[in-house]
Amino acid sequence: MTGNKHTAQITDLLQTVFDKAVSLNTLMKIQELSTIQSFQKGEIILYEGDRATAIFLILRGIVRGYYIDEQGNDITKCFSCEKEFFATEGFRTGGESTFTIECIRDCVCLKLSYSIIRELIQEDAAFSQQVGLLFEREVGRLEARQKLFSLYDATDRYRFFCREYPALIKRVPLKHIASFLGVRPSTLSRLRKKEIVS
Amino acid sequence: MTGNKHTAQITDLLQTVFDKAVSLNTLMKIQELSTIQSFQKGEIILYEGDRATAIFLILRGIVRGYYIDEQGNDITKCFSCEKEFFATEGFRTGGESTFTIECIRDCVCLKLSYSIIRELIQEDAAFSQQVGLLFEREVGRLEARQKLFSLYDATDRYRFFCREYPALIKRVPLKHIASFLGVRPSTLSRLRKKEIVS
DNA sequence: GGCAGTAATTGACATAGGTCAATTTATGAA
DNA sequence: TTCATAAATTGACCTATGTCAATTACTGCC
Repeated sequence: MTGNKHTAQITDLLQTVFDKAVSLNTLMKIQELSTIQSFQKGEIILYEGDRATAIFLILRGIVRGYYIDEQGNDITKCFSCEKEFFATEGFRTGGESTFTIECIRDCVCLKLSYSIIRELIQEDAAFSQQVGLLFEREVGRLEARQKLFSLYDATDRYRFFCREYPALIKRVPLKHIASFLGVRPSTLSRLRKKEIVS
Repeated sequence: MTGNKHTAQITDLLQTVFDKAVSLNTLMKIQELSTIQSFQKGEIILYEGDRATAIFLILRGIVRGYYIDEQGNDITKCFSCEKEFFATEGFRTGGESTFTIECIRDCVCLKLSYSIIRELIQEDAAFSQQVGLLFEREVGRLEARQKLFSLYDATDRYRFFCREYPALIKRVPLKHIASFLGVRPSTLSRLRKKEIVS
């Protein structure tokens, strides 16, 4: 599945995604050592309980992370789409993933193995800094999400979702958006109707 | 405020708090280079918008992190008590804190400046690993909290709080626990009554 | 193109938790 | 100890969201 015709676009993407401080040499190495992997809609990239060995950069498609709660409900905890990274816990700890990653659309991803990342961290201080920032950003995202749930009702959370993820609204089944927002599908359906009218 | 009589207890505490892989030499350096700082109940350790320069290990007392929402409500976002670290964002980024840290009880803390930590990270790989773990644990805590809000109602969240923070229930004003749990003080008061009866 | 299995919509109803205001209880300074 | 202020409790009422079930609309496969 490793195709060469997209090489130029990938170079562009890497330059967009990483800070300019990261050396061109590092970016080239990433491109050289990473692999392109395609998945079909519905395919599982990583199961809850498995240990991850790589992080992914999405070139095309959408993935979601989800877990099954005590009542057996499927709860979506995150979405990622084009030009975003996705990963699970365990880069440092080596621990098991607490959630499953599934493709909601056909996907093409750049797969960056942990070993390559660890190697590049050693070589390039700016890259190491970037990886640290990815962690800090994750913390920021989680805090923002927490705030959303602490302070706002379902309507506001849905509005936020529409603002934050406009690309997903029409490409993701309603039930996944609902569990992500912490409401029932029926409630989200009603919210949608209200919002469209007003 | 740096007293020597507690030296032995602090050594003990540091050994409890850090993994055994961290060298004794590092622990001694921490003890030597850190300072002990006392705060009175109600004192602010760090204001939202300021840049932190240190992390703290609580020897005695309780602190809370909070921010003011758009409606002017004081929202508690975290508690820390004895033998726990507290810190804000910005160790890597140097960014401003998004919340204020206040003492809810008289506090005695061990203050570890960023510069010392950065130095020790260079010298002791096990210590560096520990700092990475502190970050990962923070992510874990945030995810758990998010789950709590996505899946459980106010009653369950309060039960969880009682299990998770038994030391705080009677030492922290109800209104702070309420905002931490995302409910109104009146609601928490009623929950409490219900729980005591059953 | 029809059929089976999901997903989404909608209605009727129940209820957790919010709002607002009054009252009681704690807390801390003089 | 008293007084002033803030915190907690409680009641009456309201509303957002959940529950459950029926109906309709998609989606993909033969």
